[in-house]
Amino acid sequence: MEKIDGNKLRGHLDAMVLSVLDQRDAHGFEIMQQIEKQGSGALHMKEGTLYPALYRLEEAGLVKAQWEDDTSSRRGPRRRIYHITVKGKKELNRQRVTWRQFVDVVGNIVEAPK
Amino acid sequence: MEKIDGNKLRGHLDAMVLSVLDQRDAHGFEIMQQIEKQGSGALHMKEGTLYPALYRLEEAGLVKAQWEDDTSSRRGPRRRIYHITVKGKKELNRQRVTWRQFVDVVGNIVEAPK
DNA sequence: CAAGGTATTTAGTCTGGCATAATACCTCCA
DNA sequence: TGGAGGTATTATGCCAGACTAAATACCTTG
Repeated sequence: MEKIDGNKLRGHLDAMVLSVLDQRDAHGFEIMQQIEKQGSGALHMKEGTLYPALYRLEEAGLVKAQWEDDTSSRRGPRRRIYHITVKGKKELNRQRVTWRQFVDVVGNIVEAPK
Repeated sequence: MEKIDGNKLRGHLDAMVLSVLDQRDAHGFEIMQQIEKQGSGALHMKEGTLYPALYRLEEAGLVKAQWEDDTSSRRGPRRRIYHITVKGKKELNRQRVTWRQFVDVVGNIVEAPK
C-alpha cells in the first residue's frame, strides 16, 4: 500500500497518539510501532515526528509520562511510559467528533459527483 | 458548526479545488464560495489560501485559466476562469483514491475501540 | 464622490511533520 | 574485548503550505 503523504497527517496526529494511549499505556517507540501496525503499512511514523508530538501533548496536560523502573533485565535504555490523563480522554472525545466532521465535510467536497 | 482547523486541511485542499472544478468551470472567488457552501459552514477558505493553491495547480498543469471577456456590464473587476485539464482529472481520480485510503487508515486508528 | 460588494495579488508569519544524527543501553558472538 | 545490531530518546534545523493582512481595482448605488 502506498505511503500517505505526511502533509495530510498534519493536525490529525495528536488524535492518533491519544487514541493509541487510550487503548493502553505505552512508551514512545511502542506508539510508533503501534501506529505503523494499525496503519496497514501506509504510515511511517518517525522519531522526529512522534517525540515532539508527545512533548506537546505532555505540555498540554493530555498525557503524563514516567520513567520506567529499570529493574528488569530487558535490553535497551530506559523508557518513558506515557499514560493518557482525564483531560486527555476528554480531548480525545472532542477530537473524534472533529475527525468525523472533517471526514464528512471534506469528503462531501472531494467525493462530490458531477 | 465549528470551523475546521486549517492545519487539518493541509494536503487535502488541492483535491477539493479540483473536485469543485470538475463539477464546472469557475473563477477563484466562486471556488471559495462553493467550498464554503459545500463545507456546511465548517470551512472558511480565504484568498491567501486559495489563490496560491490555484497558482500551484496551474503551474502543475492540472488547471488552465483564462481571463473572462469583460463585455458584460457586471460589477467588479475582470475574473480568471479556471478549467480542469485532462491531466487534472487524472490527478483528481488519484487523489480520490488517496482520500479514501487516508480516511480508512487514520480513521482506523482514531476510532479504534479500547 | 464615498460606500460597499466583488475580485485578485502579494508579502510575510507560523505550525508541525520530516530528515538526520548523536547518545545510550543491552545482548550476542567472534 | 570490542563491534554489530536492535531498542529507545533527545535535539537541530528544514520546509511546504495554510494563514493573516493589506493593497489594488472595478462597478453600482445613494
